[in-house]
Amino acid sequence: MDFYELLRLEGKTIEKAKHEHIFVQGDSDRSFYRVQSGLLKAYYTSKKGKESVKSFILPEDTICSLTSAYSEGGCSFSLICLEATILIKIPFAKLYEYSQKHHEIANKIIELLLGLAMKKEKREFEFLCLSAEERYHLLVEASPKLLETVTQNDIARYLGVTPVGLSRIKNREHNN
Amino acid sequence: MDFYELLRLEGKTIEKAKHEHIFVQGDSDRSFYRVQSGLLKAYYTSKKGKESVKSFILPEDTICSLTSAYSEGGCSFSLICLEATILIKIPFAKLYEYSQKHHEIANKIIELLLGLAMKKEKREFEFLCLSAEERYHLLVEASPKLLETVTQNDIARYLGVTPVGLSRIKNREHNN
DNA sequence: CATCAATTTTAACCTGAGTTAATGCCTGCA
DNA sequence: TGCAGGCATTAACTCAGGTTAAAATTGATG
Repeated sequence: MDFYELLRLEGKTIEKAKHEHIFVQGDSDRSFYRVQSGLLKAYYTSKKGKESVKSFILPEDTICSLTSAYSEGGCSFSLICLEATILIKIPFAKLYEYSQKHHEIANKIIELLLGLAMKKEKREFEFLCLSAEERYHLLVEASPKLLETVTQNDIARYLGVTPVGLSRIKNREHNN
Repeated sequence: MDFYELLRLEGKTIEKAKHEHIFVQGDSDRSFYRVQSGLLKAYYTSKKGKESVKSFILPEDTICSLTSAYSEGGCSFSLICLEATILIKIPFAKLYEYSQKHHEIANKIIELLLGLAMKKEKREFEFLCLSAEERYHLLVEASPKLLETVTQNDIARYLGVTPVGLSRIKNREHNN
């Protein structure tokens, strides 16, 4: 029993249009998603309405709210489509259940979680050790495609600065 | 075969004095550690010598450099004892190997990785959405013990500000 | 107990980024 | 084709936090 078989067997294909939400901060959503095609944005909304972008999710990526799926609380962030998107949806509990019986599934989950943990550690490093400007340069190096697809606003809120701030950073570039 | 049996069977107990390193940024260390007693600090050192604290590691916590143990690169951070510390050390590959054969081990690893991923997501949220002052307040709420044990310097570098900056934050508190 | 080193606080000055607001630019849609 | 709404840039002002340096406090050790 391989992971993709499991998705085929127990998963449900979902199609969403641009601007549609998969879930909203505070919702309960115990599903695990795999992106087949499209582009999504995971983002936090503060009490004062300030938006911060947690991540962009690309084809072949997987995503779920761990606080909702695993800790059984509400989702700590919202998930929205920036493009028309096709996903496979499967209950997180189903994954967990299969991981008990099938080594191959357990191993795939370990691999996914290792990837997630490393990605988050990298982001922790960037916020802890780098300036907004350095974070921007790394993003330009690592994901030039994303910069073309996504608005400046969303890039800024992903880097932890305001759109005005990012505009200044780019401008500083230009003059050197 | 339970996780702690495995540690007993294949692990090696290590005692370290205050100020001793377990590993240094750039080292290769493919081990996985569990803290039995003591206190450690994981930290990054920048090219210009600036230190940033990634995390504090307490008894019952586990720690390893994923980039070294899993991706087989050099450690991206250093690990040092802030107190005399006793750890159990086991090759990461051994854990991986046992996880292939023993469901209970695989499940424990999944549980540990879920915990790690959630901890890192929480920290990502704090850097992305909160000010240094708000991060400090959360830390005071969540870990008052730590504030008594660890120097202001290290707390500051954990919060992503300079010691001078943290002193001001505390002072601001005091006058309100 | 005295002293030296490390930690913490305070002060003065500087800088990067937030805020607000005005302007110009696209793009989608009626 | 023309308009409305979102996006990006620019400018003026403010402020949190960085930097440097000096003073005050604490701690560790001979």
